[in-house]
Amino acid sequence: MAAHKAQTTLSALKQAESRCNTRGTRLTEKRRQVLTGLLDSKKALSAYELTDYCRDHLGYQLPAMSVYRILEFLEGESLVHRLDLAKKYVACSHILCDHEHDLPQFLICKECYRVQEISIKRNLMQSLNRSVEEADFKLASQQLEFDCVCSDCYE
Amino acid sequence: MAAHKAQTTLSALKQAESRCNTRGTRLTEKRRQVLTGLLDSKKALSAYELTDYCRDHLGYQLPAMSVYRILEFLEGESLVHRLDLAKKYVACSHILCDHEHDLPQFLICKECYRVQEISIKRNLMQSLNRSVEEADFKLASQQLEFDCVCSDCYE
DNA sequence: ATCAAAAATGATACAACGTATCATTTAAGT
DNA sequence: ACTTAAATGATACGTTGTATCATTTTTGAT
Ligand SMILES: [Zn+2]
Ligand SMILES: [Zn+2]
Ligand SMILES: [Zn+2]
Ligand SMILES: [Zn+2]
Repeated sequence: MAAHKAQTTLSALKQAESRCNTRGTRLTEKRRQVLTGLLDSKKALSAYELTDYCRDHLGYQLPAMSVYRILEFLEGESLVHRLDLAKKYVACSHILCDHEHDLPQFLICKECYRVQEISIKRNLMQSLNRSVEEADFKLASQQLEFDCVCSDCYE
Repeated sequence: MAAHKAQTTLSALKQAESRCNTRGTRLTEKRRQVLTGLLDSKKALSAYELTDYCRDHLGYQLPAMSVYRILEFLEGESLVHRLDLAKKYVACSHILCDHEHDLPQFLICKECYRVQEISIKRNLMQSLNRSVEEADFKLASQQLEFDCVCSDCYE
């Protein structure tokens, strides 16, 4: 299993900047700061935790409304993923990769909110989809989220 | 696939009553009413929707706090499942079965909140658990919830 | 440089879900 | 009837998120 080289905050920011430039969008100062908060924390944070991050690390209170808008923007640029299950947001772990990644599945530690972005094998996803279809439902998205406990957190 | 005979509200209530008696707990009037609301609606409801149900169908306003406590009780009796993903609650579809059912997986229609309680095949769950373990995480529970669209709701 | 339009951010109010705490009512057991 | 425990009610608050309108900042053309 090809382990993914951890992305450093700095190089990820650089890559994020250039990706925005390419796409004709702007990675403004506040957007960069929110992304930095997510990258540095190495875990999923809520919008309100990000306002705290700004207050504590940057010395100003970024309004929650702005954080939500900024997260929405970053998600649109595929720099951040929104985790419905945890009601938190996490930096994409593939910012440094050029290629579009497949729809990811997220393993979310419910204790510490570390997040692992994995790609479930195609045939496993197929079986899952088949099971769902047998019940006359369809998965709303192939992007799945699983409530987990990470290795640091299980006793 | 052995189709599950749909449970009627009345017989489910009867069974719920006797299950509580057996376990030495009490299915009080309000608890019965909340369970009735869930059974009749045939879909997942939020706690607040259940207070509305009482106001509209029973003529009194059951406080949200009470609804939450009652739902907690009903969940403890395995009469109701709490759906984290949808932030709603649904009557167990196996109240009429005597046997303890396996940990279920829930397919939740994100449009209409119809819920299908399924049992994913053992080997599929094993593969899934293996995938998660490869990432050094563990599923927090084998009870999974999937965001879906039901057959009534897809265009 | 100036001005107008668009983009980004801020302020405020509110909605939905949920918990904590204490008071009151109801049922159970003696 | 009395005491105790269980169930319910009232109130306040916390967290996540949206709706709306105001203000600031950028951009682009003149
Ligand atoms: Zn990603
Ligand atoms: Zn953890
Ligand atoms: Zn069930
Ligand atoms: Zn539906």
